[in-house]
This record gives sequence, C-alpha cells and structure tokens, in this order.
Amino acid sequence: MNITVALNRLEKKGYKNTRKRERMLKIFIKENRYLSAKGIFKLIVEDYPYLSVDTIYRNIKIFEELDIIESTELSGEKHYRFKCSSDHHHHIICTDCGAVEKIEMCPMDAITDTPEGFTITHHKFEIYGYCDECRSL
Amino acid sequence: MNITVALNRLEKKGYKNTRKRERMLKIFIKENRYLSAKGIFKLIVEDYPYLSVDTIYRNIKIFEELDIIESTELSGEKHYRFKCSSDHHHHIICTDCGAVEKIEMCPMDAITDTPEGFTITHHKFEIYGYCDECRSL
DNA sequence: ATCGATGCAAACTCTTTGCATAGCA
DNA sequence: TGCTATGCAAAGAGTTTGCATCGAT
Repeated sequence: MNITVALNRLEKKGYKNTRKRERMLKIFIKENRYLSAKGIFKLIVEDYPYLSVDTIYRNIKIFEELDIIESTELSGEKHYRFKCSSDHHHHIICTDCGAVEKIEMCPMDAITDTPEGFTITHHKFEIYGYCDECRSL
Repeated sequence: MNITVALNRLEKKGYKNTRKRERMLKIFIKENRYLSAKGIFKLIVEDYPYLSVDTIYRNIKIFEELDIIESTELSGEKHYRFKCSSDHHHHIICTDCGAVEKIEMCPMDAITDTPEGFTITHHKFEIYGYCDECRSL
C-alpha cells in the first residue's frame, strides 16, 4: 500500500482526488503510526490550515471502507494508521505516540479447537508499551 | 471474587455499602458477561427504578479502581464484567450479548524476545464471535 | 452528626449529519 | 456542467462533574 494505490482505489470507487485527501494520506504514510482524528488534524493544519475536523472524520470513514487504513482504540479514542501490508499480522503499539512494530506471531495458530458454543468472527492481539522516545520523556 | 469480597474491598477503602452498589454487583455476578453502563442500567431499573445512570458510571469507576470489574470495548462502547478470577487469562467474547468464555492460552508465552525499542506494559488478546444463542437470532 | 452517595442538570469529548457552497472531472 | 467534497453549525452518543440533598455508619 502506497499513496498511488490509495488514490487509485479512491478513484475506482468514484471518490475524487482532492488536495485534502492527499494531505491526509501523506500524513498517514509519513507518520507511520496510530493517530487520532484530532492528531491528524493538528499535523495537517500546521502547514495547511484550510480544512476542518469534519473532513478528517468523513475521509477516515472512506479510507477505512477502502481498507486503506486500519484502526485501534488507544485511551478511549479511535486511532488510525496506514495499512502498510495486507498480510495478517499484529502490532506492538506505543500508547503514548502510537508508534508500531510488527509482530509476526498470531495466537490463533495455537487455538486448535474452537471453544464450545462460539462462532468466531475475528480476534485482536496487541502488545502495548512505550517506544524508546516516549519512555525517556 | 464474589459479592462478599467485593463489599469488603469497598468498606476497606471507606466506600459505603449502599443498596444501589449491591444491586449493581448482583447484576454483574448474575449476568456474568460484558455489559455497557446503559446495559446494567436497563437491567436494574426493570425491578428497581430508583437509580440514575450517573450513579452507574460513578460506581463503575470505583469498581474498576478496586479491581472488582474488568473492561473491554465492544462496538465503540465500554463494557464491564465481574472479574471472576485473578489469574491471568483471556476471553472469547460474544460481540452481541457480551457473553464470555475463558481462554487459558496466553500469546505472551510465545513472545520470547522483547521487540527492539519497546518497553512492554500490557497486552490484549481477545477472540470475538457469536455465542450459540445470539448466532441463531 | 458526619461524610460519603446520589439525582439532577449541565458540561464535555468524540463523532456524525443537514444544508448550502466550493471544487474536481 | 454535474455531482462529490467541504465548512459550518447543530445534533448525538457516551461520559463526567458541580451542587444540593439524601442516606449509611
């Protein structure tokens, strides 16, 4: 996944390629970490003060729908990041800045027999902590 | 963990044993599943219409502080359940009704070397799906 | 009697939505 | 030009809080 693929995916679905969407995508790619809607907003308005938070929310919805970004919940707020690869994996996440590191291991591989009385739909495995930068703050 | 332990823990910290707190605890124990604040509220007012949602929220905070309940996020809303045992384990959760089943396996046992540049604080492993009852609806 | 618990109403945060206008194709 | 994107303002949902009163010890 890169910006070209993302823009193509938008176009294919009839969504327009706007300056604001491109800014959002660039921020997501550049930052490479989980950001809240307000987090993205702040980063963009720094050097492009011509967009509103509503637009962030609306475009986040579209990006999610197109599988361009993925989300997780950090301290009660939804956070999003660019979906770098489409293969199944998990993350270790810095709860402070949202930085991520890939974890290749998936615990579902060890779940041999489905628990009685449940139909599994999905799962979540995330390790949380502090990255080196945030730890030393 | 049972209601006596919970009430003792409250008393030890100077919190009073009120009828409403006891109702909440009983509901948590009886239901044995993840409930949202409004979910608990609805269950209680059915036969005890003398409490407000504020009280639910305030007491949930206290119960969490005293490690009487544990929480997870289901469809964007915090859900809580009585913390039955204090040993470390994970859950499979019905995303519809909040029913849970214990999973003994912990993926952290397989994480041998700490990922570079991270200090781990905690982790989350949850399997989601439908319980038999909710699946057939 | 004292101090915590609760109800009420208001406030707050995050997020969504209706409507009129701006902007891409 | 035609239809989507955006801004503004308002509305919603979940949750928290100040204040006066109620209630447990």
